[in-house]
Amino acid sequence: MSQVRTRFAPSPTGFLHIGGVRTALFNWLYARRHGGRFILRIDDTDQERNVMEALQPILDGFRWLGIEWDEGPGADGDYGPYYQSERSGLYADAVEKLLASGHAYRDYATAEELQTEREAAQAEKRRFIYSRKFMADTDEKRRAFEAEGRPGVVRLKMPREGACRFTDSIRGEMELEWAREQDHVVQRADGSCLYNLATVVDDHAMAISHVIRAEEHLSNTPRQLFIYEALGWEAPQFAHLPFVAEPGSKNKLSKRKLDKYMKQPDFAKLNDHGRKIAEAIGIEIKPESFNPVVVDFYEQVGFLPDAVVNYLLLLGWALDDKTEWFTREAMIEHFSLERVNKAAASFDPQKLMAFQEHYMVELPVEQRVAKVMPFLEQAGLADKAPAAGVAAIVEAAGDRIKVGGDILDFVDFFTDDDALPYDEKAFEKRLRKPEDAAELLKGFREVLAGVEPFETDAIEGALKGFVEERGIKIGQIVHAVRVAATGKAVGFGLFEALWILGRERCLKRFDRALAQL
RNA sequence: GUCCCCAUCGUCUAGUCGGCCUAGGACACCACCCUUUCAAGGUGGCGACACGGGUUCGAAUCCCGUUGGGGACGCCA
Repeated sequence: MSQVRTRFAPSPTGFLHIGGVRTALFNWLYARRHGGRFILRIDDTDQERNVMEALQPILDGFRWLGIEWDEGPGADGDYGPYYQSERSGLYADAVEKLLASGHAYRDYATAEELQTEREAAQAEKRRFIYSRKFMADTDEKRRAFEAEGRPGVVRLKMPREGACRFTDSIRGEMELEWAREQDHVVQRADGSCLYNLATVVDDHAMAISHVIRAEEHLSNTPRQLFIYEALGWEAPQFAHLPFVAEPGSKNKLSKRKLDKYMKQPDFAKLNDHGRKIAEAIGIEIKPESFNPVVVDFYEQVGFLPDAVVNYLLLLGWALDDKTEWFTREAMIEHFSLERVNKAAASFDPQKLMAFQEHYMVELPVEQRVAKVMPFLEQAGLADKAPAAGVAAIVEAAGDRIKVGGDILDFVDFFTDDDALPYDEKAFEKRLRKPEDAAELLKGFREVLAGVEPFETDAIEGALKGFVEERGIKIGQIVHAVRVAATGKAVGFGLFEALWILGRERCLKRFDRALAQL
């Protein structure tokens, strides 16, 4: 077989859907696996206004994920242009050929007439197949219809008996009856062409060898195969991927059903996690473009592309019974269409987060710091890091920082000592309520003032000594100290926290808390 | 409604031509341990072959049916 060429053909809608990414990923992987090329073609036949504006987020999404295209926008190849809006001449030529060979005909039925037929079919409970009543198969008829001022479209003259057979790489042998096929319109009265014609023309012209696409296109295949044959072209190998389903259900995942997903606990949790981060750094939150169905969401809150891609790879595909961590190289080496599952797989936000956590924890500190810095910058805190540095915080926080934006859970280390906000409940419970809290905190303040060196171990030793000397339990002081130092009831290791803040700032914060008791 | 597709734990899946499956792994969940909080970690646990018929010495695996779920039925892509 000649070179493998796969493609993904998004229409410029303004955002990249998580299910679309998976389809693109599988196409990309298949091309890479077989030393072929991956093409990005823009399906903008539907006269859009701001194509570039609506396309940018999609291109950015792919770039972020590292799914690079060999030909397409910004990557010229021998098969351009890669925008369908610039290829209309090709479609018109194909229509002429179809007409000339009798595989298509001009039709002059109006929308109302079609509707009447459709309703009649429905009333008789039979499948609606156009009667070809306004088919102009001779020049006379054509002139007559046009004299009436009817608009003319071009329809495919589909076979009405027999079956269309083809082999699907995922589903095996397929056999669909021609009789259920409509005489699909391929060209509108204004000369513009429709999807089914355009894809076939482009896939052929771009020498696409494997069409790997979502299951919803399965029913488009016969009509496309008809066009290939009519034009005397060799058809590509087809592979229909099951779609990605909603969390906890088998319905197709759709960006239009966000309201419903928000009621799904796992989805809502991920969404809230992202929203919290977005609010903290002032990203504009538009639910339709900032939510877990849209890839941009993951980039915005600081996910790792490798984690997202690895998760998506396993959504409908598996190598064996245990391998789950794949480097790009490993996925390219092992990917195969044969191992794609036939049933729809539902999107699981919790598992995606588990993958993210794994990848994040594996990263060396410097890289985690790099991942976190943009968020500190956007929050205006980058230059307010304590002396110990951001790396110390990142290290101490460990797996509490799951996505880049989680650094914002630790802003207390960046805020001015006299502006530290207190968690009211914690302040009440740990400092105001216990009778001895103030006295103990005062006592420990003095101990802390003299700790040498001011490091984690020494601080721990000092506190343990203090506890022993006073004959109290460690729990009686630790919480008060934490709230006084960080304003919060929870956080990472207390001794690390004190060390990171440094002696001066700890004392200042203690004094401020004491003053408010 | 018509046509098509699909069917293993809550979820993602392994189960390649039927025996090694009293069905394996991961996520989630539960319990205990660890522990200055929250996480993490450790140990253990819960948990599935949709159902009914065949075929066979033997079926999660093959065949038929039922049920359930989903998709497509556009002058959208």
